[in-house]
Amino acid sequence: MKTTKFHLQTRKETPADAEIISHQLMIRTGMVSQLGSGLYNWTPLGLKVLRKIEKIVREEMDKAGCLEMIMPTIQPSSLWEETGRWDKYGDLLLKIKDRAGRDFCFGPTHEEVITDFARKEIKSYKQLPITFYQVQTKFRDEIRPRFGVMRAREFLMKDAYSFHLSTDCLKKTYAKIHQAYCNIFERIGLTYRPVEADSGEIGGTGSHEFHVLADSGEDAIAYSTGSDYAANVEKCEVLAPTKQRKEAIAELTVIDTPNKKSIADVANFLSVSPKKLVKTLLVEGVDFPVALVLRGDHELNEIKAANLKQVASPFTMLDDEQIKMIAKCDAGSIGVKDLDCYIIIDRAVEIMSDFITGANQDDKHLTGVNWDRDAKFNQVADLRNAQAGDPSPDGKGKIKIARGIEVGHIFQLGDTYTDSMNAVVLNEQGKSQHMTMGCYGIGVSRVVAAAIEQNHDDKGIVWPQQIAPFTVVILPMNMAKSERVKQVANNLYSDLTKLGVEVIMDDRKIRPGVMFADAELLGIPHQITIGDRALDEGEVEYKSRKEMQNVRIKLDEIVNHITSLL
RNA sequence: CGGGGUAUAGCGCAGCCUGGUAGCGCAACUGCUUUGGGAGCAGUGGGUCGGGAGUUCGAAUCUCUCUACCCCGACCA
Repeated sequence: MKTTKFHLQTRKETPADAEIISHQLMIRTGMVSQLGSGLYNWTPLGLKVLRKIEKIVREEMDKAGCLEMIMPTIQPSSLWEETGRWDKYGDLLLKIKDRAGRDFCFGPTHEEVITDFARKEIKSYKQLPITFYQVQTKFRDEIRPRFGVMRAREFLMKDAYSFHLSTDCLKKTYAKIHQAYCNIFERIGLTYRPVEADSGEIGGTGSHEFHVLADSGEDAIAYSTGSDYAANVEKCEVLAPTKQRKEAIAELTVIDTPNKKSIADVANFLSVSPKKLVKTLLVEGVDFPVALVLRGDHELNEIKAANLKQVASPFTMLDDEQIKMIAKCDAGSIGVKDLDCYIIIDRAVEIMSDFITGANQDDKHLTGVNWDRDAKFNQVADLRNAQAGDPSPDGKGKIKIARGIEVGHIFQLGDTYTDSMNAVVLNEQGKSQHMTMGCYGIGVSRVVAAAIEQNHDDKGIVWPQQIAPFTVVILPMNMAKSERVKQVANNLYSDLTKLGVEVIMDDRKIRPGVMFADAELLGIPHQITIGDRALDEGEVEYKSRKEMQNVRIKLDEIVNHITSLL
């Protein structure tokens, strides 16, 4: 491709409403342009990247034995009424009517459609297991679309649905697709983690999210340095400390802490580490308020707390008035001594001794507090978020925390849909049996943004080679004046093109600075500069986008040099 | 949906308070010069100032209203 024949519209300035780097760079390179809230055009440049990801996804899905099909984007309401999701899916569903006034929605996902297809097509256990997939545009009327294509309303998704007779069989396919997903992100060239996820409302036994690691990620991921273990921080169990509680030495003492309410305030005031402090949080319980007790430097995990049977769901903190009734003081001075409610302490708190806590009296704290001697608790539980340095729950290595962007999610659905839609097959005994299902999604358009979040520098995008819009960029210096440069550039262009290398040559009549800037903004992995200066010595210049180091290469070796890098 | 903001040329913005029917930078186009890191000079094109209504002799500017977009929260590939 030559730039003059391509639609290349880069811009120097970043649009004001592009928040995150991937959105900014996608707009500046001209990969996408916005049509409306959460609606984007994919330009020829952007589409090249999207297609490359799709191709890898298709190849790996096919390899895993999945079968591609296309389903309508517009779906009749009747299917959604069968599963109850016409109402339950809520405002995310874009509902529309046809000319006859019949209700439809623009598909946000295709469980209903595929289950309907399966119940009509699959009649015998002999046809199972089977997995269908689609790579299609979906529409979710998100409450707040943002970050460009990262959370768009209309987006490209690969969705796969598997059907089985047994849970064992489902688990096998699930594992196979788990592997396929690893292959996909591996091939795309991203640093990623499969992460244990909450299967939540959809139910079923197993669920993994696939996260691309990037500082701007919206989710915190806890992963082990010593094994493959990874989980959403919210889900990551924190093991009980192996240390024993030390003997109580200090005397219980009441101290004045005027206006010191937060852990940080009190720790500073007393010149001690927050680790010596204990914080007490009062929350609504099922029938009586519950106190949750954590070490000063730890963070409450609301999901873990809400899962405890004494704690009310949804998780709710008591308000100031309620706190006053129970603790007889403001939130800043609650303590465990003589606190009249059910007390659940974190595993880390159990082994603390001589600690500091609120005195249940405004502007006062207690030091030298010890369990049994000074205060009692009812229960020990895992209450806090995992932190870097915690031991991994599987006993191997330590936890590190990274931020991730969720680009894939796989579920063992079970029979939720086949049940409500009555999708049955005859089993080996000739009896009707509901099929069991799995579903497996990848946000293809989101992967593009995630790849940029993970691979950029101050000059622009640094594409992983497998998904770069072009593999090589040729930059002829002053081609309009130098016939020699022009000829060498054109020859190199056609040599590489013949070898199947995707080349873009900047044949615009522009100054070199603009060329370099654009090539770097676009993030083409391999850059070849052709100028009279090097040609005088029979050479051209090569620069890798990642390394940004210029290397002189003999003209007759450049093609081999490039192909050796691919 | 709740809270906050913005809307003026393709992009980024000024003008609005204190009405007199638009301007800057970048981009685009033409010419000359320049030519290894986002060039210089000269010139050109492009806006019913988000829509509608009102006040006024006169509205980008004041008032009302609608719409769109963005940010913060819950949700998700």
